[in-house]
Amino acid sequence: MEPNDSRGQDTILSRVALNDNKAGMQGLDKDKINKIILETSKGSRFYENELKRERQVNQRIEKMMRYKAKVTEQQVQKAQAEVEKLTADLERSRELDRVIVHVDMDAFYAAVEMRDCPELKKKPMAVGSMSMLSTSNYHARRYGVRAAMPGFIAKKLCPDLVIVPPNFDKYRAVSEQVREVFADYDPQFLPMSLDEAYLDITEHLEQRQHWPESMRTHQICEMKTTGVEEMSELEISVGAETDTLSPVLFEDSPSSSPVVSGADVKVEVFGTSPEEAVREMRFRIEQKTTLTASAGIAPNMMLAKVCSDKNKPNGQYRILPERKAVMDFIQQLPVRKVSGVGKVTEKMLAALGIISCSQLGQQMAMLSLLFSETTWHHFLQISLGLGSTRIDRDSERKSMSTERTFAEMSDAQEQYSLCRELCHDLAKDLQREGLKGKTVTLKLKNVNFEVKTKAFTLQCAVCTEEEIFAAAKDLLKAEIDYVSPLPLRLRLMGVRVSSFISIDDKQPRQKSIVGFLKMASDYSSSAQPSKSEMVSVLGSSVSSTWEQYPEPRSPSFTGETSKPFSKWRTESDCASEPQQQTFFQKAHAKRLQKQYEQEETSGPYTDKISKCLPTDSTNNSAFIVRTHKATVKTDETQRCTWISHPDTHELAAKSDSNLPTTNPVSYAAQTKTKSANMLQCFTCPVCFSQIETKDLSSFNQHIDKCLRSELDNKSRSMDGCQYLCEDKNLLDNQGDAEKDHHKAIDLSSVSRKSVLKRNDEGPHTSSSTPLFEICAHSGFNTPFFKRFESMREKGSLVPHETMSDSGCVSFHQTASSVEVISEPLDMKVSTLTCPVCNQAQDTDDLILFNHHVDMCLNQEVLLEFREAVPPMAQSNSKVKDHEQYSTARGKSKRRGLSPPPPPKKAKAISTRHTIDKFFKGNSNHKF
DNA sequence: GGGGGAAGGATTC
DNA sequence: TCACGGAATCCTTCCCCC
Repeated sequence: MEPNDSRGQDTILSRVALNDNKAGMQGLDKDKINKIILETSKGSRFYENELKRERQVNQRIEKMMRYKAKVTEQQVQKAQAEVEKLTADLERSRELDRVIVHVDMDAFYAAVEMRDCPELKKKPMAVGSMSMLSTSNYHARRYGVRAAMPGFIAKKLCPDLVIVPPNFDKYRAVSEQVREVFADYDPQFLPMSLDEAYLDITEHLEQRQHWPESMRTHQICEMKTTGVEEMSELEISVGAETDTLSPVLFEDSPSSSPVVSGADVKVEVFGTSPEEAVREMRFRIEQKTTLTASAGIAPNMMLAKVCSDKNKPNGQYRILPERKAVMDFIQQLPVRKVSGVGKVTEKMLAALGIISCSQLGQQMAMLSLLFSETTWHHFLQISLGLGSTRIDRDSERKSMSTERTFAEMSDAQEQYSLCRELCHDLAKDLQREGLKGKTVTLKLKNVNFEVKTKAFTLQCAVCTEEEIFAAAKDLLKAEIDYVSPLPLRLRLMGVRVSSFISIDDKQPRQKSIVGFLKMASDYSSSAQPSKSEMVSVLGSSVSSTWEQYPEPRSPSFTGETSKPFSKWRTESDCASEPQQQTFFQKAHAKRLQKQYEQEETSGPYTDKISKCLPTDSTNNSAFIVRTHKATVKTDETQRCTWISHPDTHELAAKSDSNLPTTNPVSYAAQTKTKSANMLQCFTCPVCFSQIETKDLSSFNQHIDKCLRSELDNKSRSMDGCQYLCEDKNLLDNQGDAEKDHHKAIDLSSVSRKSVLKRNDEGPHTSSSTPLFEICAHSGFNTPFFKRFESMREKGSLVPHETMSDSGCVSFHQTASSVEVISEPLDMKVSTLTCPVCNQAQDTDDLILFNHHVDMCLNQEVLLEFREAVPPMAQSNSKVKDHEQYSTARGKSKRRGLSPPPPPKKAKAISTRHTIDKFFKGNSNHKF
């Protein structure tokens, strides 16, 4: 259907044309208004998108009509029987004894603004912006200006329109006043927004019957008496009322309270009926705020809501609690008036000849064949005038989100920046409400107004900026990659967190590392803990200094290699197959849990993620050094991690130029403090000799030297850089209780300086401060690690009692209390030997070298994989498990509407080399 | 086949 | 001149997994 033909225009009218389903908008010249709206909108991207959506609705209708044409009489009869049965059931359960009230403030935001700025009262005005109006006063409505209309179109309709920017603080304050009144009638009232609420006044009315008149008498604040004005039918039925104080918000509105004049004071006495109670409530609201409210009184929420609109503004309407009264009211009610029936549903029903609720009831059998069960059940309830008679006050929030609309944004870096900002804002909101959710959803709207949402469910609930951003940025990256090389042209971005965990899940039971390993053992031997158990187990108390974190990668790296331990895949594997969690997934879960615990005891995370430190170009993991601002109570547990090298930011910036990085909070100050010019004793983390110096650079030179030597050794001996390897011999030589500390070491661990600073201040305990934490996914047959082992066995190092929450093992020096000061190594290696192919690489460029290593490993793994898996099985679920990233991005359920997923990346990981395998493989070991 | 995740859409204020 | 929001919920459909 072409947009320019007359039919197309009629069609689009249902979407962009004036919706006069609002108080104060009857009797307008709709044709004229619609002509202006169409002329203003036509040709815009918004309009084009609306056309597209309209076509989709038309297709739905056509499909529905085709189906309807095929429905047989027999089907209808059968459906009719079902409808009648359900109708009888519903009738039996009909409740009429509750008195439900829906109160809605009249043009709330506009009314507040007019109250505070009386000159606006005589002008057409609206609250909002040129982009969007929140509401309008009744003058403006006469021009067709209404809520949810863009300001620029409103200006076309009414050039004199005054647009006032919203002031939500003010509205909240007024709303609070109104709610104080509500509470007197129903302490458990249900606010729906700042300006409306549901109340169940049944109990209030019972009590009210026994109230003396004095309790129902209210003094009238002298404000303005305008005399008797027009009255609605309702008010005539209620009794003569005099507008005594309406701030002339609605000059043609019905009047309100009757006045009983005393000698000096005017008072008003209200009766005991529901109408009187509600009138009193509205009276008190008006007295308190000088704003008017409208109300509906009915036996259920659905009807009360419709009723509150019946005599708007400044009026009320009651449906008596009798079946006949309800059915009489419903019969002529247009379906569109019912909350929940929007323009699409209205149009679909209209196509079936259904405009009123009585028609809805007449065609229920057919509707039951054309719509889903949920939908037609809802229709049936509407047609019977049924609704909820109990106000659900206990419903919990299910999601929290933040989104922003902006001028076109095509630059990826800007988009990542914005994404982080949104995550920051959302994290603050979540933490304010103490919420943590497992599903992160990214919402994008492109410049053509097409909306796309991408969601990912993590195994653990998250609430910090970093955690949310970690997921959101990957979702964003997937979209950017998908449209690449074209830019992703956005006009809106939003981030949502949902699937909140329950209170129970937030309170994990503590378990020791023994428990953890026992569980890992049990786990692998089929006894699966529940999710909450899993979270609990992973919540052991540890000190965290280093954390594995996915490095935001620059585009130049994206296609290089698959990244074996990206958080993305880690989490998705967790989510989909908890029983196959890798060690790192568990460790990550534990980290998140630990974070939460710290927040619980010490307030929110101070968000001091000092830096993502890319260690080298092949390593997909960056290290985040967290500093906790007084998050732990005792000295024993108070630990800080410092970055000792001032160049780390530059390094990070170079490696991570495409993405916004975390603000290096107070980094410089910390560095300076730690670099105080005093003689200190350092332990070389590589050769473990004691170096006494006050010059860190000389110490660093020493470490560099050691590391070069170490790396050279390692490159010859290790069987895979950051890829896992197992050393059964080593394991066999260890005591059972210590085996849990045998983690591998990775290239990144080696390629960093670790400065051990003696802490001579005050007493120390060996268990208080970690000397070293070796990141979990590393090889442990390296000389480097073995030296650790040796030191540990000698008693110089005491393994921390638990596995670190970052998936690291902490070591503590017994001789003195130390702090770990770590940084990535700015290594200068002249010649590097590939640990995979054992070929010397003619380069000292780590990026090139690491790229080569990745390529070698990919080839090896692919080779192994091909050998291990028959060709036909290579596309099975085992493969899919590693493709969560692609899955999340391309797993559109609406294949016809969504683009196909991007090509899947080659993997460079073999499940052979996982710690998880290690645990499983050693499940017979007695830990 | 049911449960649940993902994605899109409808609806409300 | 250009220019159509933000937050939340519920529903439907598709699809995967058990």
